[in-house]
Amino acid sequence: MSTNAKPYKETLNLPATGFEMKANLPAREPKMQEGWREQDLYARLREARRGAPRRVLHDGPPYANGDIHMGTALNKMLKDFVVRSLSMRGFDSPYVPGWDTHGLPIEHKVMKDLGPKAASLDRAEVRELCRVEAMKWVDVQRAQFRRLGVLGDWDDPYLTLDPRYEAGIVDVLADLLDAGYVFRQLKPIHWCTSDQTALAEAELEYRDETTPSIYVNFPMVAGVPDAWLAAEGSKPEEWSAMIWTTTPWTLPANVAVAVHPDLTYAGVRYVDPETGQVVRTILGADLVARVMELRKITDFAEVGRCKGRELEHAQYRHPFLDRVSPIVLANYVSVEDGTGLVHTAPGHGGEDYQTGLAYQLPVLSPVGPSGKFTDEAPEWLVGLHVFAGNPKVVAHLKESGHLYLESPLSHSYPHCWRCKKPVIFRATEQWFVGVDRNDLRGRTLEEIKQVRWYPEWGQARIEAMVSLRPDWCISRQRSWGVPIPALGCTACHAQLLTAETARHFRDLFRKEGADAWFSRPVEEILPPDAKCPQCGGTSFRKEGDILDVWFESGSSHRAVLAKGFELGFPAFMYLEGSDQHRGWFQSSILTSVGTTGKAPFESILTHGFVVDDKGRKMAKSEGNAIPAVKATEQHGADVLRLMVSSMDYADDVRISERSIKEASEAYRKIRNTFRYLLGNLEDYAKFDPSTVDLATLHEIDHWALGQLNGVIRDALAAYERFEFYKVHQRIYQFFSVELSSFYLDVLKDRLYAEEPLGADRRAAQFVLHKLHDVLTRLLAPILPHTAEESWGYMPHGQDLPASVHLATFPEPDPRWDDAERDARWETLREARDAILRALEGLRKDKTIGSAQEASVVVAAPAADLPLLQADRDLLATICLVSEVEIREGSGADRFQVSASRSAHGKCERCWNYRPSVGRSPEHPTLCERCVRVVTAAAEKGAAS
RNA sequence: GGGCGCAUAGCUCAGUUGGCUAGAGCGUACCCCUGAUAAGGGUAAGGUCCCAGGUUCGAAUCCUGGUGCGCCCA
Repeated sequence: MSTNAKPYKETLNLPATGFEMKANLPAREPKMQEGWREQDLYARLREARRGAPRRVLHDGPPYANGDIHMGTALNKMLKDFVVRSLSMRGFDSPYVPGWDTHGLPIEHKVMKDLGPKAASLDRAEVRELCRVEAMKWVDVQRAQFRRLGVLGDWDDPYLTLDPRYEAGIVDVLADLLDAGYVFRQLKPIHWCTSDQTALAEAELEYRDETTPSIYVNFPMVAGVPDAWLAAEGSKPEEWSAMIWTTTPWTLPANVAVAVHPDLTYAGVRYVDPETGQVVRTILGADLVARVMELRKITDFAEVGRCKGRELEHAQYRHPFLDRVSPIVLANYVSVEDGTGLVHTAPGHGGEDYQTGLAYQLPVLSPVGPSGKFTDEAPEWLVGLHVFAGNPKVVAHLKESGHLYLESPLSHSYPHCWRCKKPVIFRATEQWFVGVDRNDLRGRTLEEIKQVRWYPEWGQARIEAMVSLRPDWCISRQRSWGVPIPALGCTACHAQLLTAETARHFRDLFRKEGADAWFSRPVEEILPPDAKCPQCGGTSFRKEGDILDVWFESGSSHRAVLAKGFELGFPAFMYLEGSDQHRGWFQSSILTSVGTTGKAPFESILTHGFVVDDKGRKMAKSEGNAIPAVKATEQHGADVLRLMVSSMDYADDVRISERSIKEASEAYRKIRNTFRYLLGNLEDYAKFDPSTVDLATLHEIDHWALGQLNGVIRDALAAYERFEFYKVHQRIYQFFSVELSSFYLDVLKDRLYAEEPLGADRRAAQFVLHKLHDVLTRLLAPILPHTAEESWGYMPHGQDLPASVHLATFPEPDPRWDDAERDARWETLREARDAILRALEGLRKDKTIGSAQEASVVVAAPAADLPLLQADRDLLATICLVSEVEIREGSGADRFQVSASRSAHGKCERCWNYRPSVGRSPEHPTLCERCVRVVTAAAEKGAAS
């Protein structure tokens, strides 16, 4: 060890920066976010982009209940990537976040918390509690979204409970009424006859219940296959169709029997063991034996078979009503149990209702709110509760000879979550938007084609859904929402709901909120000159239905885009999970086409779902969910954002502790590279980059800037296509491969050992500065906190915005493009790879440690010799070896490398092995270059 | 059960109109450096391209049928 080792080290320009290696994001990010709020970054960005072409990403409102989860976080991060990258591309891209604040889950939560007290509150009081509950979660989620670094107008978001928004919803409804889309029709819903209230699926509890299970022969009228008739010499009237049901009370509402088109059915003749009569009936072929066995009938025979579709439109007579009904086809029919023929009552079942729509069957529901048969039912049932009606119906069928068998059956049956009693399906009048009125469906499909879909298959998906969707039921029998402002005539029970009356209430809601509907007496809020369209009466009551929440959020193009927030209609983009093809995308485009004729969005971007590392869905109940809030607090938003940016969101996104850990490692690499850049730029700030003479740049500097051009081009192209994972991949690999392991490594000698103000070092710094500037900008949408931090250290002085988020993306500088140079560097790097491989051999046998200790001889084919010989010293530089010798030679590989320990001495200052070491009497342990640098520094020191 | 997707190294992704021993980065193992240091560098090992048929001189790529997973319906 030389005694003056220390002094020489002090003559080096080692990196120094306040940009810490340890990110400590959990502490640093909130502080930075506070700073952005203080300086109102969002407003300043709006100001900076004023007048620029506008591109609005319209936020789909998340539901305001509970903490955000990884899926919502993913969605918001992607939105933020889009909005920020649009801004940096120079667009004016405001982002107004919103919340979906009405709806069942909130109401359900409130009712549950209330418990028995719920019954004593009126709807206005319940609504107030719901409002408090919703706003609580709006505040919670707002803080959580902000914590993720999402930039937007968080102080003035849109809320579906806002009177302005509520007015927008009713405005849309009014326009749809105007155009004749809205009508009223019966539809079955879950109904609790004890609480006399409608129930949603979420309010049902399934438990076993024992009900009568009955097999009934419905007498045929027509449509029995001819072959069967011929074989038996029988008439259609001598045949039956056997159905099976566990709800005998619904038989009065029977209007069809459903069979599966592809199942095989059999015509069966058997002798009834009790009556001795011959019976001919239709059964699912696979079920014949099982059904006969139920009554131990052995005397039966198959007459013939047919497919279910051959029975379509056959006719039967109702077993106790004077009614002839058809056999219809339905795909849900199975041979799991029963007879393969399904009793169909559209007024009492969901599937039945769908089938009813397809065949235009009447919806019968002769049951009142208390569960008692109305006078539309047969007189022997009128006034009875439906469950009491069960045995009556069974007895009646038995008497009339239609009953094949009755036996009790225990099966899963829905019960009311509140009173725990079994519920029924009961049809009530509901409001609908007719999808085929005025060809809304066809026009929507046309508009879908005008939209740009990312990924493209989104179009096919929504087209399939829109093509097949039924009319839209917009009624909900709840309290927490925007009322359908329909008035019921107290004289004749007709409904008054027109575009004019709706607009009256729109204006009322805008002033007082939808609460007015619930809290004010009907006389006070009646439209002027309200008159019953049917009887001319002027006495009304407020009807109770509220609008489907999908109608609410689907009206945001009116409440937020067109009015209220003046973002502009249509929006540039909607961005949501792929489930929204059925949800928000569809409710939005339907209401928009219905009211304006146009889609509310120019493009749709969908992302997949968050799944675990095995590709399984994330669910709290599965125990594989990564809590988004906790993960952010633990690892930092930028790490999560980096993780999200690395994956192709078009498919499902796999998130696990491991993927977060991998993102953390990638983050460290990026951060440390920035730290290196900044560490070597510390003294650069004092100089104006424009004073650097570009002629002083080394060839490798040209090469690096050329590579950077490639990164800029690729990253910008990927941003334009919203392919953030390509941005990530490209930039990250550049950091890792071109910079960290090559260019920055090679640059160390120049940066550390050359004269601090000399042209060589300045040239290197010029490039570092450029790299830093470009990469900070390119990463800003993905890593807003880290980019901002890095930006703050940027050596600059002139006309750069204080925040990177006000800046725009860099552009490639064609001065550094040179394909011929790049080709030459391909060769040099290939030679370098060969050399590095050879050095590994020397390390194995401990001949050398660092590359600097080695000398290499490269044998190359004649064609490569001119290049290699000309760049011999450059090759040594980029391999960090003592020296390189070039020879002609050939072998299996392009370059044959032999390496040995350098014969030269080690420079104590720069640690290179150089022939010049020892030549200077003043500095016998230094190489020529270091002698020059040290001497110059000493002279400068003496002079100053 | 139906509609729409996805499936290439442990992970994240490339693989252009079918044509090289299927690539990259990360991670891993081993090694080096100790002047980016709770950093940095190097080398290497990793793949029945989900499976099975088919078309073709030739298939990760095209066709058919499966399997698994996701979303939406039923």
